[in-house]
Amino acid sequence: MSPPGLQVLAICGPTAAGKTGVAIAVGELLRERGEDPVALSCDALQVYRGVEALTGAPGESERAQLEHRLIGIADVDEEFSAGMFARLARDEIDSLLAQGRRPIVVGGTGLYMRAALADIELRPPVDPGVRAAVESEIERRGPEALHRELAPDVAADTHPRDRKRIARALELQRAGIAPPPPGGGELWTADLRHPTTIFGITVDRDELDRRIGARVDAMVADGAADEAQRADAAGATRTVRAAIGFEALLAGNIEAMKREQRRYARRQLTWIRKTPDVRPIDRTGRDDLDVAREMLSLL
RNA sequence: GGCGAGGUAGCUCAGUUGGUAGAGCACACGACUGAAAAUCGUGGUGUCGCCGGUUCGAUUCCGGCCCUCGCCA
Repeated sequence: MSPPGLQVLAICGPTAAGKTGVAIAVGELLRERGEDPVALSCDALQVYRGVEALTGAPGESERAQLEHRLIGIADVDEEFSAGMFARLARDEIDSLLAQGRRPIVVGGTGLYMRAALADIELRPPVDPGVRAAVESEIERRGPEALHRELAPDVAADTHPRDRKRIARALELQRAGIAPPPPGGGELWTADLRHPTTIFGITVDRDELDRRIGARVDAMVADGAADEAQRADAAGATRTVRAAIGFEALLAGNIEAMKREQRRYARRQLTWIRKTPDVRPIDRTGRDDLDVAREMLSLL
């Protein structure tokens, strides 16, 4: 049976904050209420099969406690993107709600979560040949030179040394596709596709850093380095190679991986602070169930 | 113990012909529209080893001391 006004529940937070554990506990409590929740992961790297340890994806026992979707849906030799994710995630959310099932949207990739929750209209991909040409030109002539070829209003919104954004803006321009709206307004809209409560898990800085260290050690113990080597041999795309720890583990540098995870967590926190209508939950020194209870009391 | 080199930011170092100092990394903060665990921006956080001397002024020159490294004993 479908409770009237069933809302989307979203859980964001920096890496190693324990999002998966909290989501499982929330799922447990919701089932006690007679609901039928499903977790939808918003994670740009956990979408890949074969790098579960490296990306800290929920394992078998965790997925047995709460159904997780949008994990392990691409091979490492494929490119994946926010646009592809947006379509899949929105379809999942819509169909779950239609079935009266509660979507628990949980993950650390800010853009992916926004794309799942809000109607940001991401521009379409362009012909791979156009992209390749733009990239090789940037490589050859430097980003500033290509930045000068952008339309003035687009150039004003793009930093002259931001290779990725210059490449994207220029390929859209050459493909005759209108640029995204200026100012990034839609990205931060409070007007979501469905009524949604967004929780942002925070942890005291020192505890977070300890959690990150322990989590990386666990990843390594679970065979993250072997996964990186196998993915490397299997022709991992640059999307996969960008996974924190991919290159570091190929080089055997676990400390570098920890440091990068810490920096990533800081960037995630910046994103979460800016997200409208986030309800912060400090989980310092608290277990998953305790945090889950607080979340449900706030729904 | 003798000789040599060196003590400057959290780390590795540059520099100041005397006017209290700056790079990379780390760190902090921010941006973010089909690569986002990506990419990019802003910020120097400091008893210039310690104590004296010379000087208007010393991190810089002089003396002493402490510490580190190397070579010789």
